[in-house]
Amino acid sequence: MTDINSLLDSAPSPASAAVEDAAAAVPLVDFIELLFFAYRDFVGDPDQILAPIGFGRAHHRVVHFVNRHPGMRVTDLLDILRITKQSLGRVLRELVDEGFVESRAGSSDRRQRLLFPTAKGEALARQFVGLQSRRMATALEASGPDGREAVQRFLLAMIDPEDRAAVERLIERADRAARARPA
Amino acid sequence: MTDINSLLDSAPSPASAAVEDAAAAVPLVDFIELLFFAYRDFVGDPDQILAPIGFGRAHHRVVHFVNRHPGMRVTDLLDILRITKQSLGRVLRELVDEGFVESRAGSSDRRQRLLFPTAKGEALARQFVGLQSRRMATALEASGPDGREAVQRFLLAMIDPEDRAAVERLIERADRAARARPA
DNA sequence: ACGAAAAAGTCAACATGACTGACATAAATT
DNA sequence: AATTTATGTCAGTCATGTTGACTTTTTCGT
Repeated sequence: MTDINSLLDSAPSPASAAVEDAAAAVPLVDFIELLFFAYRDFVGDPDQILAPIGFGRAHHRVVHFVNRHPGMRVTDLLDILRITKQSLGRVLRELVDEGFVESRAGSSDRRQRLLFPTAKGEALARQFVGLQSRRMATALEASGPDGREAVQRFLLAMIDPEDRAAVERLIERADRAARARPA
Repeated sequence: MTDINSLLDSAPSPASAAVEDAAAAVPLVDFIELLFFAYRDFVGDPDQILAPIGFGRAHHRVVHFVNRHPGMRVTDLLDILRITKQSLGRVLRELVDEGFVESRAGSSDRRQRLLFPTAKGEALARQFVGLQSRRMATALEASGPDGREAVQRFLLAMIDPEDRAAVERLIERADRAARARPA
């Protein structure tokens, strides 16, 4: 699978003070680059699905979060995606026009437009999650026995401290709602 | 109001979502979203540095990889970034014009333009790596005792299998060259 | 009841970073 | 000598983001 070994074949031993620890820790910059490449392939998954239907990654994000939080407000979506409403507006209009997302006025507050996935939207979201889950499941297995927990702590700690709690709440709420909603 | 009873039975959905592990405490979709939020903040770091000097994220990527692989060819950079030469061309020209990157003709093959960071470019790259390393170091600590190894295996396994070896080679080569090149 | 504020939508202009296609030049390879 | 490779460039387009200004509808506070 990996072939660091073949690299060492042609590797002249680091000459001078190739210094201190030959069993050196993996430099942080390696992790930076691994994350770069990992994320590139991770977000590349949905492209295969998106291209044929003329959508882009912005559509993916919207469909995903609307599906995860049925009935969410436009403002909530803006907070999650951190884009302007003008940017969101375009993408959302296309998704509504093509029948992937539905927007209904809120019952308690009628200024609100609550966003719901249609059956078509749900199916699309399932495709996205299916693809990315496959990759994620494989990678978590590869991470080792306690890898799941370690990776979870890692990812959470990569998030800005001031946003961490909000993200945890968001995810927890979506999971709880999904469990309460029979498939 | 919440239905506590349904909390434990995570009903395995129909055959399509077979990827999900019903016994897992944390659904895979949670990891998908954690990675989304983690990466968003991770790439947000360089923005603070980039905005004042009128550069974007494309400049960040180019400066980073040219700094990591001094003397790399334009083609190598295109392979890493997976963009077209027209896209790269604009960004590279700006970086050369403003003195962050230097391009010299190859000595053995004079068609090649080998890319080197200038002192200015090195300094900028160090800023990027510094910021992102800080976040990464904190997150790796938070991942636990054996977290580093687990995260490394995880990130590598997230990369498309057919690219994994190439990425490992790339990173290993950069590290080796850096060790042989004392600051 | 009235005015401020909030939620959403829209128009217009613009920036960034990607893309395709066509073409040019120099140098290496066959 | 012909072809291929490495690079660069012109021209046009697309996707996705941005600011700023303004409107409509509805709720909320005084």
